[in-house]
Amino acid sequence: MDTTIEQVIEEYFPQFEGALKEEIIKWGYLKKFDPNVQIMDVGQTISNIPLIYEGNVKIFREDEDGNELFLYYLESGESCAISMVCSGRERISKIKAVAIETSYAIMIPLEYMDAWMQQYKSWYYFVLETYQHRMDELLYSIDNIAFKKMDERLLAYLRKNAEAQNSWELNTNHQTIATELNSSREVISRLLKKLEQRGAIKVSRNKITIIDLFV
Amino acid sequence: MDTTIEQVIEEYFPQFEGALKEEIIKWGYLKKFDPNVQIMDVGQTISNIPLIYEGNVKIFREDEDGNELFLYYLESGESCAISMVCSGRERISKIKAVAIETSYAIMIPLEYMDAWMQQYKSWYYFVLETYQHRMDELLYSIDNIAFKKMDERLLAYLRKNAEAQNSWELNTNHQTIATELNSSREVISRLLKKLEQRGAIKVSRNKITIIDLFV
DNA sequence: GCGCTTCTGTGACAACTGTCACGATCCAAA
DNA sequence: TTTGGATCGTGACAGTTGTCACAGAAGCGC
Repeated sequence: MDTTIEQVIEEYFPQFEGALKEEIIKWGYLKKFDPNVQIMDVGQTISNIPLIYEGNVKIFREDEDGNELFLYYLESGESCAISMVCSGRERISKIKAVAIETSYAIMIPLEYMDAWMQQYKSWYYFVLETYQHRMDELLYSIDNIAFKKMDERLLAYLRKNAEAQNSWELNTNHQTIATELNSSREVISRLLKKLEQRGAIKVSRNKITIIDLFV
Repeated sequence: MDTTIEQVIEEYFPQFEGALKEEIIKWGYLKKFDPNVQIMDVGQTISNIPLIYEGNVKIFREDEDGNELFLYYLESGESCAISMVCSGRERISKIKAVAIETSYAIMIPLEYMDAWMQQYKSWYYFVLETYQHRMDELLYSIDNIAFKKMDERLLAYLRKNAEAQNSWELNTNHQTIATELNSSREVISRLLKKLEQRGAIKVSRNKITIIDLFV
């Protein structure tokens, strides 16, 4: 990684006003996350907010028993409102974040978040938009788990992942999908088989190829 | 309702700074909601943000097919972050809000929200705290519907409602609970019966009396 | 190729939930 | 008191999902 923080801000966050850019350059730093590295864990104390500028990060909710639920992707130019919210009083993360490909972020120390909100309109807008976007995603997740059956949830999952990875080939296995949907491998295998019979996807070992999800 | 908006702000929002109070007095107005009145509906355009200062308001998520899901209560001194978030771009509500008892709110025209955020620190803190609180509630809801079975969800529901109404007697019927948990009356009836046999509650017509939810 | 691990397929079964049908009970209005 | 609507109880059944057991298939290192 030989890019500088200045370049990154210029390229990925051009909307930030000049003085804010300087502050970020002053206090922030770049960080690289290798694939499958856990960026943040439930219960972990947060001291830096990551602004993802390259790569792909998956956000999960997890309960005490280790059950897991995929919530949404963070993509380039996004940040995680939940981690910001967590920041408020107790700086405890309520979510788990995992890089699914090599990802890069600007790390911003928590203590500046607050002051910048008041000082820089562009930061204020960025944070509020992030909140809005994330709240929407949460509501969408709630719709899925509350109102949909597993087959529809699986479809939505495949769609989301294909979009985020920008590819019709998903390199994953049934167990992973099952975990992320808080289901079981056998159920997912059965449903995938049904989808294949309908001609929506093609299932191979460690790979699912999407043909047409609207069949 | 013979209280003035000045009195309401003084009593329920004392944390607001003087200039902000004056702005609210200038642009806001008081509104009364009778029990069971729908304050806000999915898809409805929002032009005012309600700050509830008395009463009790239930927030629901609803899908296209009319399926419903209870999310959380808004209580005195609270506002609804989701409606604020909705306000952002498209001013379309993504939730349904219903007064379950006579409730009173200060209505704030949307157009001032933004400016006040920058101008008044106390408003900024209020809004951010609201966001945080709501995000937490959403995550809690997700935990319940994703990881818990109906019996545990029912318990959580009873607990939440007892707390919000500050009473061990819930005046409701099985159908209502079923709808709000997106289940069916028969299922709820069966589970309530089980809880009664365990000695956790007492079930009567249109009334559930909580004895000990931790039995 | 051989052996090992990982991944997938499948049948049997149980638990939970949703649906239908019907009857019983309660309450209020006529 | 009678009637009708709302509420609740319950048994039967089906669909979905979760669990267990085990077999087969694919990939990988030796």
